[in-house]
Amino acid sequence: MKKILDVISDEMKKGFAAAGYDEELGRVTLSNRPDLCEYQCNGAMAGAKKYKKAPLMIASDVAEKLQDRQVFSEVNAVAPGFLNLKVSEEFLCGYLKEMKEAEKFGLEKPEKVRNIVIDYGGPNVAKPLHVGHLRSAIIGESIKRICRYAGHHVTGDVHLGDWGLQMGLIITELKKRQPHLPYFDPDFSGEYPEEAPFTVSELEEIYPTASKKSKEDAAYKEEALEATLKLQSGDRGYRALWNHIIAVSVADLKKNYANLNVEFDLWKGESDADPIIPGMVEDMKKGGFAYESEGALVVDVKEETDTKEIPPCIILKSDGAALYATTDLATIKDRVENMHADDLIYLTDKRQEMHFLQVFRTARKTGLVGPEVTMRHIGFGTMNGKDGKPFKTRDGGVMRLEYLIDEINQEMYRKIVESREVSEQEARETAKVIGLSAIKYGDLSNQASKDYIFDIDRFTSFEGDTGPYILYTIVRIKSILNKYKEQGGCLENICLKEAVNGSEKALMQELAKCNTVLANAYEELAPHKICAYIYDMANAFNRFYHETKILTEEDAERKAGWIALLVLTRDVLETCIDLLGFSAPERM
RNA sequence: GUGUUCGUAGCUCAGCUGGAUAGAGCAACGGCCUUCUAAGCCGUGGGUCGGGGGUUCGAAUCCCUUCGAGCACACCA
Repeated sequence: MKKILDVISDEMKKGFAAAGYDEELGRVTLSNRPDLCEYQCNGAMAGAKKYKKAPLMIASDVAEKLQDRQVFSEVNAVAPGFLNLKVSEEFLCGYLKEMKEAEKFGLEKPEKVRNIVIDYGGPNVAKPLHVGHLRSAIIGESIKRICRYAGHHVTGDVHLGDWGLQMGLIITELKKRQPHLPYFDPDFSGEYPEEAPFTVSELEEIYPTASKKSKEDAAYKEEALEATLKLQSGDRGYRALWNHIIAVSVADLKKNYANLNVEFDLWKGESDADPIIPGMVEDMKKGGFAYESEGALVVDVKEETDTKEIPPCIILKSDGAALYATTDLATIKDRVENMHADDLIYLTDKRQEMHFLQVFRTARKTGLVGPEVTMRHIGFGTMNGKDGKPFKTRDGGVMRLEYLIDEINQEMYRKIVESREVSEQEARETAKVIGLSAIKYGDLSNQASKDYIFDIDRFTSFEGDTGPYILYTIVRIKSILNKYKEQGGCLENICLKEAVNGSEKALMQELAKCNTVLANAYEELAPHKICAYIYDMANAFNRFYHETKILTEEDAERKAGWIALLVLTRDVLETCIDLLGFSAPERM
């Protein structure tokens, strides 16, 4: 289904053509002066030079040709040459009816379905999630949903950090603590126990301890490096132990991500790329791309047009070990060859921009990916505290995600019981739902690439441009619809009617933007555009709500028309928040 | 040093493929609940869009320059 601006532009173009001007001048945009008109066209001013004619005269010519068009209720040519437009209620209502019937509110299917792999989350095994993991999860999840809604085939991969020195450290520390375990007995040939010899909480304590020791004690570090090597070269006992670490950790991670309503399709990790590395490196050497420089194996990635020095991409360290870029490249190879991905999207902190620039260029240069494959890195900004510095706990430590969520939920709970009479259980559940909207909307409503200030007080506020405000609006609508049903009304087979007042028309115009906004959010991978849209929509609805008494309306058809409008508003809002990764309660 | 991102109301942010009087929210002040959830709605005040130059009929938006801040710059991830 065409976007409403395109439909209107087409009419305008006909006007330009009929008046003898280039129809390309007829592009219509939303008005930036809502007090004067709903839409505007600035083409007359752009065409003034070409036709050597005063813009106002061109605009007048066009306006004259458009007087009897059914789409417009008003076409005015005003100085210095704007064409001010209002659409007819009939046209708007017709457009919405079509949208209501259409799939996905008229969002067009893609010409070609892309196979998209989104790499987000990126937690490390055996380390608890902290606030630094929040943005990747929230933004990645939303982008995944937006791409999927746009009609593409999308796979979300958590891409665990499960392979480096950290694993060696944990194993070393475990060996110190429980040397008798069969995993450390080279002569052991039986079945290893099914139960892991540690719990998540122990695991979470072991890593920082080991990390600290390795920094202070060179021998300890040496041991950890050896353990890493032993693990990576496939030692049976170490592998078995490593599997326990992964299993225990992943179970915990899944629980935590589930609390955030974040769901991954794949739980692959850096270790999965490991077997691919030797062959890939060999190919790069054979292809003449990789060469030795200062002891390391590198691939040059600088290009003529670079405005700065781009260092070569290091494939193997001088000691022969693989590193971050190597793993990522091998993963790309896997995704392209085995998953047939044609669009790779990465969500990490924007400080990794250089890394991805190098990796992407290397992947292209070495032929790992063909020209038809796109690779995008979405680098997001830092989540800062109120002081503008990276978010920390009160005592300066890293805030665990669980604690942050708890804090928000408690604050929400407090506010709910303060202003509403609800059962303890309902309050707790509602607090979780609203709390999640507060965190996610607070994050997503900012442009991803910018740093933002995480202000608990502001995000949990129920006022203004917040998640809770959006939810409140949806709940209001649901409440009216429920009452309508209690009165014996039916939500099916009711027909939208032409707007009878300004706030109703304004709401309809917001709704009509839906497919435009969703298409745009996909093209730009920009969840914040959806946030801005639903905020406008919520405002438009609340204005309409205050002006219109729906349930007491005597004209049954009129009333049904409004109910149909509410159903559509609710559906659009709920679809949008689902794309952002949260949901609305029934009551709040 | 080089590159890069950013600088918009007291605070937090939109707007940036050039268009009319630069928008929201918070905070401040003033109205609106016997009526569908007042977690709402309506209104008032608040700005040299960091500074300077340029392109243009027209600049927060494009170009140059300058000041200020963040970030990145080969064997960490």
